[in-house]
Amino acid sequence: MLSCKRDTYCGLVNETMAGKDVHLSGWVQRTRDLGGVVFVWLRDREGLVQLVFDEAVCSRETFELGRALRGEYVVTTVGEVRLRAPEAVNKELPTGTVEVFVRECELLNRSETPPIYIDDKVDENELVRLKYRYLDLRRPSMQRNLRMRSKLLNAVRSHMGSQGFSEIETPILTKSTPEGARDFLVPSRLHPGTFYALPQSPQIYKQLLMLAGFDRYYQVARCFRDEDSRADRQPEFTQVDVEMSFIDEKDIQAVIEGVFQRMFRDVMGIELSLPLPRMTYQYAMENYGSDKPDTRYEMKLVDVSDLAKGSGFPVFETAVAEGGRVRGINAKGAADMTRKQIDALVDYVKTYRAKGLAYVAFQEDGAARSSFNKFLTEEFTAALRERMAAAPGDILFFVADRDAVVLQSLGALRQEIARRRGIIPEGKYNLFWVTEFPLFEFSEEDGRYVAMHHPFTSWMPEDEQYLDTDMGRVRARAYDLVLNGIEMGSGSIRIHRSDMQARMFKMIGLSDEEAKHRFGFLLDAFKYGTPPHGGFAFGVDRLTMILTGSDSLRDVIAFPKAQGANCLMMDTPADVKPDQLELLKIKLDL
RNA sequence: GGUCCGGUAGUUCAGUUGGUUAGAAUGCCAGCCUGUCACGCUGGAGGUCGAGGGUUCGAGCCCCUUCCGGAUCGCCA
Repeated sequence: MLSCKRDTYCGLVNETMAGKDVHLSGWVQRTRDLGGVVFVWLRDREGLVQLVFDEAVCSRETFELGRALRGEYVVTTVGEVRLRAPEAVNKELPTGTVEVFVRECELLNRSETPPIYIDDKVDENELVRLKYRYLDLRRPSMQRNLRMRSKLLNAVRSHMGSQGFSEIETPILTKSTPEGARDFLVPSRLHPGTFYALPQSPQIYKQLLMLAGFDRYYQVARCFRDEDSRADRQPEFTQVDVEMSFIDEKDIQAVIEGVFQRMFRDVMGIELSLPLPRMTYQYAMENYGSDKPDTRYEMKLVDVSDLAKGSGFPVFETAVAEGGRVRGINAKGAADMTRKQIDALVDYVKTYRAKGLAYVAFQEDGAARSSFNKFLTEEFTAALRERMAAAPGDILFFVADRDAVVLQSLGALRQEIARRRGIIPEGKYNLFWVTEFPLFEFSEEDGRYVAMHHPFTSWMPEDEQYLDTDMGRVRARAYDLVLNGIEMGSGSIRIHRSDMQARMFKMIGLSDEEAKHRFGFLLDAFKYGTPPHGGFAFGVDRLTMILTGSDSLRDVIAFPKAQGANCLMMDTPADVKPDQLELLKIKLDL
């Protein structure tokens, strides 16, 4: 009887062990039974190694066991490491220069034929992968992703600790807040009819910790938002949440830059040069049509409203006359697009509420092909060509509309074209700050201004004059960190005076009564000597997603939710027993 | 709430204009094979074509409803 211990991992067996015995334990990946000799790939978290069952080395019983092994059987084995003959080396396998001649082997457990094959090469259906998540997690890429995630968190904790930050946990059972995302609610048994909410972020708690004098706080915090999922949005996610007192933007940004430098160094072996670049929100929007631009390629937006004005092209002229804008992008060398491909892009911008997409393609011979040929005078063509630095072989796309629509649709189109044409460089990490966000944004749905970031964000002192006259013009002391076109996190210098906070609540239409009901404790707290403070939070899942090159958060979260916020493995959410509801005094009305 | 893509063997997929008993690969089972490495060879089993309804002489295919997965717009302070 063998113990099930081991003295090395399968994936770590190497030439230096030749002639020595190793004790391995793991899962059977694949067997090749040649009759007189049986080859078995054994897998553990470090990788694969080839076992050899040969009656010249092991007993008949052990040999027969080798023949009987099947995929995902669990075995422990002792054998001698031998170098392979040069012609027998498997170059595809990291352990391909050696193999283990089994002397003893014990079957620890059988497995039914698994519904998915444990290999990165096969691309199984997401449904099957999520249902059998525990098997999916055995795949090398999932093992690698989750271990990289762990390394990232190690880097965070070690760095933040060295910088004098305390990790402090805050409640998961907390209070529902108006504004922002929908809360997940938890009914109270002891106080029927009332509810806890799961935190969307530890925002208020961390501000109270500043008030309490902790000065430098951080937390690896689980956050919850009851909103629809996306590839980069899960209902439950993890943030590294940071807050500091007696600081300004530069201080908190320096700390965050330090953590990112440390993470990139420890995990990727990449040295970030600091300080990180900065661009204003306005610059990002006007040049990239996004507040989280992907700067790994150019194709910037260009404003041609002034040229459009006297162009004679009614679509352009009307848009400008109605206070809108005409902007364009130059897809370099893409004039070879087919009509069908262009039509697909037209449909694409329409999902962003653009009414249409105009284009001018410059052929190699210099001739222009356009969706508005009729209005394309020589003069207009020349003006566009010059403004947009168009060369033969380029195609220009234009959207004319309300500026918000123009920016959003062209920003999205820019990304889509880059993806389709494959011009986004691999292995490049563009990390930078976007600053000077607006304090408010107009909500069409509510017909009023709402806080763009959150209502605890302070405004830039020089813009205070516009608070009562031009809310849209007020800039916040808020900043986002962007990596390769994805928002990594955001932060701000907070409001720390109760009069300012009360004013803020009023500005976003929160009545005194409501403000008192929801945030009375905060307004009270602010009366007792709150230090100036600010902070930041960044998403661990998204960062891991980018650094592992994954397309979805599901690939970097051990047990993620499906698009419907459900878990296919456990089948959650699920109903509960009637007496549980009774205890909570909850009656269902379905 | 909307739009789009998908659901056929354990798995990944094909399935023509609606026409006989729904195929392939892989996996699985059995046998043979002493250097394979996605081993090979021979044979075999395996299907509620997501579900329900409709049209039709006849539906995997057409229509309606619905469920499930994914992408996305809205939404996401």
